[in-house]
Parts: sequence; structure tokens; C-alpha cells
Amino acid sequence: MHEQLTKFITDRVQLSEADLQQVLSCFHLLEAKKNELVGRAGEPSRRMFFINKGCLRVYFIKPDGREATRRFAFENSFSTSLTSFIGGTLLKEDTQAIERSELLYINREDFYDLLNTIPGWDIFYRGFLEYAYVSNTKRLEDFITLNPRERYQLLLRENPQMVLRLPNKLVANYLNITQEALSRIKSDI
Amino acid sequence: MHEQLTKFITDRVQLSEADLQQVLSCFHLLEAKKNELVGRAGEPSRRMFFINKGCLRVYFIKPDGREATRRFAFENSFSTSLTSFIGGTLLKEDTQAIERSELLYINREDFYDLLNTIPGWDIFYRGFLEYAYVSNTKRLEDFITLNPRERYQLLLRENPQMVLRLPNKLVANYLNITQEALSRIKSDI
DNA sequence: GTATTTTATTGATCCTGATCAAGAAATCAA
DNA sequence: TTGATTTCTTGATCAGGATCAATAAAATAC
Repeated sequence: MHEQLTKFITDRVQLSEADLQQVLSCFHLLEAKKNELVGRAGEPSRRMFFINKGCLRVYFIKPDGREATRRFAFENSFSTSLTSFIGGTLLKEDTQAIERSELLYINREDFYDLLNTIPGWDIFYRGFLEYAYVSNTKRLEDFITLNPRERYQLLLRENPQMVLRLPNKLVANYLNITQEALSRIKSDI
Repeated sequence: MHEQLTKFITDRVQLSEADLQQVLSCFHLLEAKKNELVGRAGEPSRRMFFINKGCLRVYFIKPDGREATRRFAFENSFSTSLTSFIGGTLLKEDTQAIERSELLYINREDFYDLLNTIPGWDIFYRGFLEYAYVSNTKRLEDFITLNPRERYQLLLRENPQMVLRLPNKLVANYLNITQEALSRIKSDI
């Protein structure tokens, strides 16, 4: 059950066998049905998910009541509502399983305990934060420099599985354009 | 010369006096003239700046040749071209002193040495990364949820000193709108 | 202090992507 | 399977902000 997670961690940081086991023991299995919410805005519960199988979508509700997708996460990656995880505040975003998913989650308090008890876990977290920052910065840059068509073409080039695997509606939402606009972009080549 | 920096650090993390002195000894003074570039895209040099006095602007050049402002930083804050600092890659952004500025900088290699030698410096860096992530996420959210007028109003509410202190041209660039649009927004109330 | 350059304002026009609407296709429930 | 719901496509219209242009104001240089 923990093979993929073990590989993910050991690819990034060196841990003793005992420490690795302690880390793994903090993760719990969660099977989520398609469209199930595994985190809801307003809840205090803050978990970090590792995706064994399936796909998560993190989104928030805009002032006008519509959804805005922050990101998707697929197999063999971590996902959390990081702003709340960092601050220990109530969740500001929903986390939804887009497909039937198999998740391993760790609670925020256990995660922070590991930072103090497992040498090397702080390096893991630092790497996670750095990656999250760089990803976010790139996404912001894409919004600032590219128009909707260019954003779609970039996504298709760099993340074709997103376009292939997800319904248009969600791809459009991720690109912050309407379904209609995406449909026209796709047909226009 | 190091009072402001000392306060900034000790407000955030506990260090022994000796460790604090070692940290401070890594910082060097740089006086920058108005409009001077203290970091240039393409350079290998990667410094992190603490601003004693003045203002820095980090910007990159878009594919169409125009500038896009990533952020401004004022007195008593740190600023760096963080994506390059993290990756150890060539700078992708220019860093410009908007006003005559008094800066303290630390080189990337010294910064990373401190991570291994000063207990507590890793906590400082973690806090820096977390803050950078949260700020960036908020900025991205603002672009996704707000139109130009609303972005300006938000900036005026949350960061009035930016609007008062910086020329319209730069405020407009930061908001990713044209000077003309900002001028009309301002006159329209 | 004057000349030059840069920045700010205002007007006219244009264009991209949103909105509204309707029908087709696909998905889901049972 | 069949019916219901959701998603996708295509068309017509609209609006916000970009662009281009010209003048005014301010900042800077000498």
C-alpha cells in the first residue's frame, strides 16, 4: 500500500529505515468516490494527501459564486490546500476527487511532529515548499504573459494528460476561461 | 548598519548571540542609485537582499519584449529572484532599485552554508518560503478573481504606500494593465 | 533655469473573450 | 435499455480593456 509513497520520499531525502517506518505510519488510507470532497472550505481539518491512484482538484469559490480551480494533482504526487496547511487556519478551498481515488493522508499535526523528530523531514518539507513556490510562480507568469489560446497550447504541450483525462469544463476552469471559449479554441486548432 | 536586519531576524527566530553574529557577518552593504539594476537576467550571481532603505522591483521581460513586474519590496523586507535562488539557475529576472537604496545582501552559497551550520536558520528559511508561497498564491487569486479596477482598489486598500510612492507607470505594470487604463480608473473615482 | 525626456491624461477605435441562447452529444441513473 | 441530466458545440451580441494618437504635465539633465 505504501510502495509508491516510499519511492516518492526516498527519491527525495535520505531517511533511516526506522525513521522511514515512522513517517509511513503517520499516513492513513482514504478511498474516495468520484466527485467526493475530501476537504471542504470552512473545515478545520487539514490533511496532506499523497495520491496512489486517481486525481484531486483543489478549487475555491469566487465572490460571484463560481468555482476557480487552483490545481489538479495526479498519481504519485502530494496535494494539500497549502495556504491553510501553512497557517493552520480553516480551509479556504475544497479538495475534490475527480475520479475514484486511492489516497494516503497525513494530518497536519503529525506532519509538524515529524519536522521536529525526524532528521531529514525538514529537508523534505523544504523541497515541497520550494516546488510549490516555483510551480505557483510559473502559473502566475503564464496568466500574465499568455492569452487563453496560448495557455491552452502550453497546457497541451506540457501536460497533455490533463487535457486528455479531464472533462473540458474542468480544463476550461483551470485555464480561467469559459467552456465555450475552450471549445472554439480546440476546433480552431 | 545591521540594526534593522537584526530586528527582522530576531523577531522571527531564536539564535544565540554568536550565531546571530555569524549570520550578520554574511551580509554586505550595497548602495544602489535610483534605477540601478542590482541583479540582471542571465547573470549567475544570486543574492538575497534586505532593504534598509529604498525600494526594489523585480521584473521579467515578456516574449513580446515588454516588462512584467513580479513584485515590489520596501524597507525592512527581504527580496530575491526566488525561483533562481532556489534552483541555483541563472537569473530570469532583473532587480531594480526604484529609488536610491541601501541594501544588505547575502550570497546564495553563504545562505545555504548557514542552513547547515546555524541551528534555527532553516526555520528562518522555511518561514521565508511559506510567506513567499502565501503571497504568491494571493496574487494569483487576485488576478483570477478581480478585474483591473478591482485589483487597483484592492491595492489601494491593502498597500496604499505602493500607490502613493510609485509612479503610475509602475503601478499599472504591477497590476498588468496599461497606463491609460490606470489613469482612467483613477479619474473615475 | 531652460531644454529635453519621461510620464500622465484624454479621446477614438478595435478586438478578444464573456455572455446569452439553442441544439447536439455524451454521461449517468435505475 | 431508456429517460434524465450534464457537457459540448456553435451562433449572435456585448463589453472591458488594449491600442493608437495627441497633448499636457512632470521629472531630469545640463
